[in-house]
Amino acid sequence: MEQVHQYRKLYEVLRKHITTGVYKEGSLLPSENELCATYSMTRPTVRHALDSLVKEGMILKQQGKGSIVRKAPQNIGILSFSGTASAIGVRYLQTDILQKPEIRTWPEVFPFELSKLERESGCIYMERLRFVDEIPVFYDVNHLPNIYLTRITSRSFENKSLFEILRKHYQIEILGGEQKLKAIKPDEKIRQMLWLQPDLPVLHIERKLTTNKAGFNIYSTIYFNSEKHAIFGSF
Amino acid sequence: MEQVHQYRKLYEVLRKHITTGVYKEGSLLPSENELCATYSMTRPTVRHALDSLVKEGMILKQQGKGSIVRKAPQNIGILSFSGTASAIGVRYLQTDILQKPEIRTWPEVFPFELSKLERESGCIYMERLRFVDEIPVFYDVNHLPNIYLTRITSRSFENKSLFEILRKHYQIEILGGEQKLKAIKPDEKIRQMLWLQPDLPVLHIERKLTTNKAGFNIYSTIYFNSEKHAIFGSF
DNA sequence: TTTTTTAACTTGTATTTACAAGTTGAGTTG
DNA sequence: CAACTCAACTTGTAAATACAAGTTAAAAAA
Repeated sequence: MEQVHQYRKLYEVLRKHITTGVYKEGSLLPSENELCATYSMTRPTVRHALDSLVKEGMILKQQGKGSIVRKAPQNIGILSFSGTASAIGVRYLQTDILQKPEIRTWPEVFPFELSKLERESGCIYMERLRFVDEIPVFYDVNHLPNIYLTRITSRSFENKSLFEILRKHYQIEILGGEQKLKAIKPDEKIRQMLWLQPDLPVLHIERKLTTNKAGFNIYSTIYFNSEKHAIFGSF
Repeated sequence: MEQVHQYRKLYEVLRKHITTGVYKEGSLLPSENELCATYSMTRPTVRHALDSLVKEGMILKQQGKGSIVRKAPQNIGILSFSGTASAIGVRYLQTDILQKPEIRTWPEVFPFELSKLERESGCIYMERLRFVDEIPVFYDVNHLPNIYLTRITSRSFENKSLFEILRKHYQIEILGGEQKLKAIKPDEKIRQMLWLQPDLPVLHIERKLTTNKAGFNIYSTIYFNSEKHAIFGSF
């Protein structure tokens, strides 16, 4: 029995209202007491929900004033895009699936330590190439453990966020994670993939995302062309 | 009057005990109820303190089991505001002050937008070079607004964390921030500074840290030699 | 009119109490 | 002896309440 918690419900509602523009960027959310009254909750519960939004960077809180709606990053609290010239709307972001999700065995050498459950169940592998303004900037290789994800290999991923699909269809939520960043000289394959000039370095990211499903982590290796764009993160 | 909050006190104590090895990595912290009894607090307060430690990645919590002390990340943590020095063993990190704090005017072009107050008060400039295992890894250029910081230009910074000094002497705490990351080819100056082989790229970070003092932000530009180490962040 | 004070908000911290849910190991049962 | 049950832990969620502290704007005073 999956009980839906109250603070979780409020969190979802507010999140949706922020992303759909009911509460506009820069404006104030209803006060905690108002939210209490509206949703019939007590303040600790409301605050718990707001804390989650703060953690994700959806809102900023200021004592004595209120909760300010922030520009919502596409991926919660992780790393989102920002152009050097101007902010990039999600509209200009396009995704190509180079390798549809398929079941494989885990690689021999892997940058993160795997649990027994993960190693035993095998992994789902997929590759994506992402474009900003028709130019490839983002090449990522993803490994997910082959649990919970029934029929994922037959799903269409075109222009859909992986996280969105995991959340909607499998109730998997990203709780947090860790990542290692480096500047490296790309090999020939990466260079061609990202249309890189010779000698241009790339940003290399290895990350592990933990989820609400115990033992289910998402592992990604990312190559990022940082010539015209930068990786942007807020915390 | 600066009141020290209870949850903050417990947080500091536990943090120190973890970093100094009183609680060893992989072991369990005392249970929440034990902490309540030991420090004469109620559970919400204890949980507030533990939440801060979870946020920093110092501990992991598991329902039904307890709070597990996490292994301190091997790599240099910078994405989390817990501090650049705290993540890696402090023993191996050494700091050279290349440019002692001095009062300047703000640069003409600046990667972040400045408030009127910041621009009017001028800035304090300093440069540091940081070593891991006797090898330069980190070159950073810092701009702080010239407010609140009386006599900072005459302070000794050798081997002391900038954040530590700001916290201890000026009651300034880092609340959060944002940063832009790129992989770049270093210029000659940076290359010599970080003992870089020709053609080796560096990680370039521009970041703005916000503090508890309104209108007081810390701006840093960082060049990082990612040949042997990686920037590490957890969230 | 301008300045100051105050009152009415806001979020932040803290206590107390209660029950739900996951984990573990000792004890019971087969 | 092995498998199961259950009690005694643990953390997670939630309520109701109180006061502290920061912000804002209206009211009062100069």
